[in-house]
Amino acid sequence: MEQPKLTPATEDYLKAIYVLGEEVEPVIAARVADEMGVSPSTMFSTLRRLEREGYVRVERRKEIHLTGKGRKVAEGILRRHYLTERLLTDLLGLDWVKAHQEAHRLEHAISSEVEERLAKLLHHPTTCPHGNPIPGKGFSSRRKGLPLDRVPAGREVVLESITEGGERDSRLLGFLQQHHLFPGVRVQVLDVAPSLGIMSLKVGRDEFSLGIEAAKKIRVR
Amino acid sequence: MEQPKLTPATEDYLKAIYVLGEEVEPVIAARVADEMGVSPSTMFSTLRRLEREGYVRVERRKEIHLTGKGRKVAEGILRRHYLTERLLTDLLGLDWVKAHQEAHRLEHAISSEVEERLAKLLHHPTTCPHGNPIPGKGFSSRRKGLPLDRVPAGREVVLESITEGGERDSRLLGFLQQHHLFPGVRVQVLDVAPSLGIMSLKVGRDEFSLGIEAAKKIRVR
DNA sequence: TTATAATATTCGTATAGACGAATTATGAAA
DNA sequence: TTTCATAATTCGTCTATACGAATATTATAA
Repeated sequence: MEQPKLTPATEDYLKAIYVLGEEVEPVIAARVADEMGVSPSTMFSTLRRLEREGYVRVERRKEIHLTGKGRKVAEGILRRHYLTERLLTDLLGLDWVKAHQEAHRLEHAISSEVEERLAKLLHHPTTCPHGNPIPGKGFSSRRKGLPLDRVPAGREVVLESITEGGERDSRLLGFLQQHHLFPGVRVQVLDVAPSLGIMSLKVGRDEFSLGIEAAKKIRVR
Repeated sequence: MEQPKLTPATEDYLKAIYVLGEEVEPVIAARVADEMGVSPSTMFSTLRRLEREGYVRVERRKEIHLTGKGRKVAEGILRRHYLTERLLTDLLGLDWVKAHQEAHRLEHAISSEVEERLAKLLHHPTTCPHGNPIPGKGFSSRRKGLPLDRVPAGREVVLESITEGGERDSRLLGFLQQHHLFPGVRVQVLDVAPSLGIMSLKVGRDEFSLGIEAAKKIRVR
């Protein structure tokens, strides 16, 4: 029943393809290579392997699509990743940034039994510490909040989540931590200056600027 | 300061050499190969690599010795292994057998920070669920109990630990679990028949036989 | 001491995963 | 349509980790 044995690298590629697919369409090899930080040639041969083993299909125009098998793997890994993050923050007291990094290694070593027990121990959380919904049997609706960069000046919103893409940027994560920009926190958009690529925010009495590009990775309600 | 990056396989070899060294002297390549379940040729090239990278020395008579660097790695892994086992049994409720197997994968993904926080969360345990002392700064005295096979008939003893060698044998672990042979449990040695390679034990009102070879992997007080 | 069993060593091979350099497509803009 | 930037592809190379088969080297026992 179980797949033979997936290597951590393979799992990471599938996860990257999955996550990219949620954010930008279409997913092409060059994008995945950027995400994974590998050379085009590595990407190419890996992609061929993934296709040979039935995890992805490469369609006309080089669009990469996960097969059912591939999607299952990716969702499993993402679920383990998020559950592990919760373990690390809620029980072990790690901060946001480290939780993400550590979870990235641990997620590959967690069996489905441990995954289940972890979910139980943590009272079946529905989101990761960064606010992203944890995939599971309930198959979360995945309706996403509004990207912060689309909020007009003067509006006040509540931070919902940092997208997976944002999670991978530990400098951004560190910055957000510093300014107490956590899920659930109220944020005032003071000013938006697309020409400068910057927007001004206020959290509590802390005012600061954030790049528009970074703001795209933050979802609000 | 940190070693460049050890692969899981490398860590496993060093751990195996360390554990074997605690049990039988001298440690030779063929023993380690058995332990790791690899072919002689694989063992040979791996050993050369470990030597080249300064983790082991191969002395006259082909005896394998860990260097300080190698020992440090091995003890670190063993510590993480045991702490992970405790997490799995105490917090996640896994049984003995599974805890060992799962920990075997997880131990390679745990950073020193998580290791520390784990120890704290678990109230700095001194032994693993199988009774083996957890290596740490306190550098446990490592005075081992008596192997069960050396206990004369008629004596009653208290189970102290299942050695690392025993832990790796999941059939033995399963058998012990079935007969409630856990650390701290009182065991009566009814009979010892070395010629048959068997000894008879009694735990509570449960009487059963155990192979002498298996008994060697159990320590008592 | 010699035969045998256990070990170690060498050699050829394989796969996953990575690189860089060079080349060939291909799609979008001029 | 031609050009140019972006992608994709091929090729040669590398390391870690594995195998098996064959050969050499030791050790141990008769």
